[in-house]
Amino acid sequence: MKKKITLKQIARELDVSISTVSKALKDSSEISEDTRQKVQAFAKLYNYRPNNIALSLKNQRTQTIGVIIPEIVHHFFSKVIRGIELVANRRGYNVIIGLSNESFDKEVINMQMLANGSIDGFILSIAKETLQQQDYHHFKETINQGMPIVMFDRIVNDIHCDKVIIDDSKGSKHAVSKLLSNGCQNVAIITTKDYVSVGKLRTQGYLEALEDYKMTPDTNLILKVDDELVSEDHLESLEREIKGLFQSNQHIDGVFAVNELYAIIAMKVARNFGMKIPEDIQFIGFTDGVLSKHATPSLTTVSQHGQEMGEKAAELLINTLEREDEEEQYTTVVIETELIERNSTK
Amino acid sequence: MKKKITLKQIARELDVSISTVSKALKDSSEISEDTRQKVQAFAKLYNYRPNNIALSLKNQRTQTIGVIIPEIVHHFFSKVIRGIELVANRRGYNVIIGLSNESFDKEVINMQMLANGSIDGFILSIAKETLQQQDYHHFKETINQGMPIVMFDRIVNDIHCDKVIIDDSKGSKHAVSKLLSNGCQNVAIITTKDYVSVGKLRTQGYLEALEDYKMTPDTNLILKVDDELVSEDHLESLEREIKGLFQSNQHIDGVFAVNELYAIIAMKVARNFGMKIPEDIQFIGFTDGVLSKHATPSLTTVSQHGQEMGEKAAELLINTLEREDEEEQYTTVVIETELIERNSTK
DNA sequence: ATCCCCAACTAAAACGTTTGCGTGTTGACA
DNA sequence: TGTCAACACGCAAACGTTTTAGTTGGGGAT
Repeated sequence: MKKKITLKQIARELDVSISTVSKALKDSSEISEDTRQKVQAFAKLYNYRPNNIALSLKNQRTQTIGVIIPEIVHHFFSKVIRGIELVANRRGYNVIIGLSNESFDKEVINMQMLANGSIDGFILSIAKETLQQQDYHHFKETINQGMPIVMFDRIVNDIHCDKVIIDDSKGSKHAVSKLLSNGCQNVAIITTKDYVSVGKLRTQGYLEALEDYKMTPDTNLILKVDDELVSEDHLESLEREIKGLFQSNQHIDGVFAVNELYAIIAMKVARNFGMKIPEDIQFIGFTDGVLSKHATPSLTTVSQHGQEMGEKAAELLINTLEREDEEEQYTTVVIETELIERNSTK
Repeated sequence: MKKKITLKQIARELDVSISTVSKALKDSSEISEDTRQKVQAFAKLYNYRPNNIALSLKNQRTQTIGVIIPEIVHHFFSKVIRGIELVANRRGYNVIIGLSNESFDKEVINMQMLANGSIDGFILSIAKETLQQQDYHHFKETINQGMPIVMFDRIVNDIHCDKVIIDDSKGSKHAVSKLLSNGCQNVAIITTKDYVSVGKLRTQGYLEALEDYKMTPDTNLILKVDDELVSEDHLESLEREIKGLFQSNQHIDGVFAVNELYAIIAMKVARNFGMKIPEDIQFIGFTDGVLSKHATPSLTTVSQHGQEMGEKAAELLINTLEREDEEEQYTTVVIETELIERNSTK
């Protein structure tokens, strides 16, 4: 077992100084051709690679991006990570991940863990608990210390930083309009409580679409699911709530759900009520995941282009990190959504 | 914007030496009560946190684990990561991820990027291309340099390191036995080419189960799908292959698939042929993902307990990292599989 | 008054790099 | 032979921390 070799060891072995070795490896003109060759040959032989940590300390930058997401077992977030990783690697950065698990405390702890020199900047999506408590001091402090942040998807407006989002209301307006133009007369929405910004915005898009079609919203058709229910253990109660929606509104002929799972469960409930999809009732979900694609019938959905969001977020962050001038110019990038039509709509 | 404060700055500000500050913060008895209080108060005020990079350099350990996986948009792998992250965080480690994207080159590059001091050890699952080329020099070199590796799921036997696997053959034997005991007479298997170790082992379990039931395997019932087909773009050809299987073997009444997707697609094909599930034909998949749970009918499946694998892998690695004595004792942990019965079987 | 001890602190090295500057040797030229 | 530039290399500082080995100064014991 041979440990990694260092400049010092090469220097001692070849009987030159450390600086000579360093310069020789960088093809500095200060060093004679002879020495250069000798050093480079030796370094190659022993497979020398500069120690990253030492470089980080010296350069005061780690070439590493910290990513904090609420959950990783999730199609959307893993797609975003893939996008981040893709761009980061291409530009010579590593990606270090932290999971907040939707918890405020874990989000704070994770950020502290990483903010002490381990990374150059953050890409993150805010935990639900944080959104609920509306306590954003950790973001502000981090930014104040000169560490840039890029937020994606779940953002909050009064933090000054780069953001990558989709136009949630536009996307859902589009989806609901589709249902309406397909002839639906009573479109229900299954959404989250309002403090989840995306849930709120998507509900808004739903209302706008109705307005466009001169229809008055019926509050009975708006189901705001308690987010606790999204976690895997609460599937039954989610199903129960949706069942309730259908029972008290027998005339529903279209459903727009703010995520994949809600849509899938709703389809299942409808089927159990003996309704035919898409003949009797049509469905559209949000987020293009595996479920939508492989469900029966396959689910028409609004794709968020998660990977593209990740790529864009990484680009924004790295650009900020590598910008010479210090001017703080924050941009918000809006990624276009796309309606992917499948078999749950006519 | 106030940059992070350092020991040096505190020392200058309070007019003491750097060492005094360092010791005061660590409650060293060498420092007088007075000075200690003063320093600690000041440090708290300015929110001092030791610079991680400097610590890493000094301690020669980064408290960071490198994880290399073939793909992150994948239920199993993200579950494993969740498990790794859970244990790592609990024990004070960070997790840095690299995606090989099933490519040999990316695997090598990613490992090199991280092996230069950025991390203390690896947890990885081997890329398909690497398995195909059977070139494992990068693993051997890494281990040789004193950096421990823990492999999970996709492993290779002649590398000496800790491993976390499931008993693939036992798990699939169990599944196939279930089909047989449920009365299936002609059970097909949809698997991968043999160089993917798990595909091979699962096929083996299939054969063992048949043997137990004194049935002779029919090579026509063994479909070895080309792995290229797993990627999303090749779904049609995957479907075509499976369709072929059904057409040339009309009597199939049970299907065991080595992953979720194969099983779901196969169910779809069967349905299109007008077969009733589970009355006419029964299905069991491998890997308990979202698809299995929410498919119609829901899919009986062999759960791999991905999160548990991740947890175990992290524990093994950290134990190795923190072990004082240098004895190299490699263990292979086998995680028990579990047959989760749902509606695709009787 | 001398010695020694101890409390309280500082200096310096080490981790592995990079880099500006200093220095010694060589050869050319006057 | 003396001067000077060019060449080739080494020194040392810096990044932020911890830790070992000092170094003070004052007080108590002899």
